[in-house]
Amino acid sequence: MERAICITCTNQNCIIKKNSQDKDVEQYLSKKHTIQCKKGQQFILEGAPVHGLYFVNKGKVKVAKTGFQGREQIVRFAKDGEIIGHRGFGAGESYQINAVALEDTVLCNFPNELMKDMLQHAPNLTYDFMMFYADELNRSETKVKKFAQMTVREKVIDAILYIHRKFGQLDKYLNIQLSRKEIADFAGTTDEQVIRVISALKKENLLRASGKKLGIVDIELLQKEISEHNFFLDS
Amino acid sequence: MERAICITCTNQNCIIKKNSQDKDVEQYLSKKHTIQCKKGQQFILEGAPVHGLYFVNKGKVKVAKTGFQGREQIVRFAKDGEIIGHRGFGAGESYQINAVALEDTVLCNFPNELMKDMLQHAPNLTYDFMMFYADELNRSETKVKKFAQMTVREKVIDAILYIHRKFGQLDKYLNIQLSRKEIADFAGTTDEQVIRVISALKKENLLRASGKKLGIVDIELLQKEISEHNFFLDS
DNA sequence: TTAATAACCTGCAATATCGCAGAAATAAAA
DNA sequence: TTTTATTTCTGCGATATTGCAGGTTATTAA
Repeated sequence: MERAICITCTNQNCIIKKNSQDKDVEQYLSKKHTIQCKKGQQFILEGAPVHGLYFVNKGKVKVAKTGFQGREQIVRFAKDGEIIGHRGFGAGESYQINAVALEDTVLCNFPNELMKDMLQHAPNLTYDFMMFYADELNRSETKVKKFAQMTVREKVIDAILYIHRKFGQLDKYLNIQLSRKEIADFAGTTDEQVIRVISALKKENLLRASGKKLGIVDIELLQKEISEHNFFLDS
Repeated sequence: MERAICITCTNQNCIIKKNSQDKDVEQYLSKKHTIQCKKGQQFILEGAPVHGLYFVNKGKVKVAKTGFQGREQIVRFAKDGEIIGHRGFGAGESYQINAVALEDTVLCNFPNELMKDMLQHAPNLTYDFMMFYADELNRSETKVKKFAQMTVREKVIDAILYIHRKFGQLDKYLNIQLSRKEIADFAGTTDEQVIRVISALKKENLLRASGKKLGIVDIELLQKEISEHNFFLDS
């Protein structure tokens, strides 16, 4: 089992990596844990006591909240360099989210106490975290607005565009395989509705689909359709 | 026009007040501005360049995002001691929210540069801000889930319970006057729907209403009705 | 390759939500 | 107090969304 090392890591968007030259941060980096995660494995349980913050070293993850009657709301997806586990520090709290690997994934885990020590001694790191949370808050509040005001079709288009921005396209198809159910859990509707919208978009030549694979054909037209909801920010 | 002074301020929940003994913070406090705001006045314009962070010294405020066809999504309400203006620092950004005083309100404004200076020199303050944003993010993500999964009736009840938690009740009525439209803009539905739900709740003896005034009669029953959606956190 | 499983698709009926329009009640202004 | 304006309320039809059920296709395991 290989260890992920921050100094040689290539995730330039990672907050830890960005601060890894900082002497106040450097000394702690050897104390983090590396975790290998198989596809489908849940590594954060909702309601369990926090055991720190996770970073995706390599892989893809969905972060969700479980609602009424087991219904899932996917809150975000995460890829290389991104943070998972809001409030994964501080004292005596429990996770408000669950997290599942969407493919074989390598995680960096910074336990509670380690996070606390780092944040106390590295103000620049704390500042970066603060900015990260402020940004995410902005996105989340925009998403609240979208959920209140968008139609199902618009929400599905918005979700697909988000997935495209996050994971990109490889060989004409989105660089991640999600079920219609997962898209529905992210878009805030049902799998049947997602299926209907995707079918329609295929007929309109805006999407292509072959089995589970999904690709965007005409991104401008898709963007245009939801542009009224999207003045400044994506979520 | 009176100036609000942090040292003598009684808002114990205010992040600035909490850190006002800190020598790294103290020196900056005299540089903040005090702003008087009439009821109904909009003091943050969506899309305008940021001119810092606001704190409610005394009063009540609604924070919203404007969506498609001018439809409003109220994101939060704020009272004495609370922060308004996410990302009201950093460089070259614009506000993603608008803010309106719900009654005559006194605001403390910490301009951009002042915020930047304070945060750079007071790590404890930055830490408190980080925690605030992390908490708010949690709340906002819970709200996304609720919007995706709750019925209109549940969303209205949830909104009224939030308003009750935030502003309390005075003499059997909520200590704030909101129109049905404003409740709708917060709950994520229309004013007609809010009116219908409130009418029903009156008949069921869960609420009382006299004109615009609204009061909770049976909080336990209301809480029970949405309890499945509310495992750990309010939003 | 074949069998078994899971995911996807579609029609349809039930339900929920919305928005108009007009009446009633309340609040604000003269 | 009277008038005016705003807000609240209600019925109703239009529309959007949902969830079931049954069939099809694709993926996975044997």
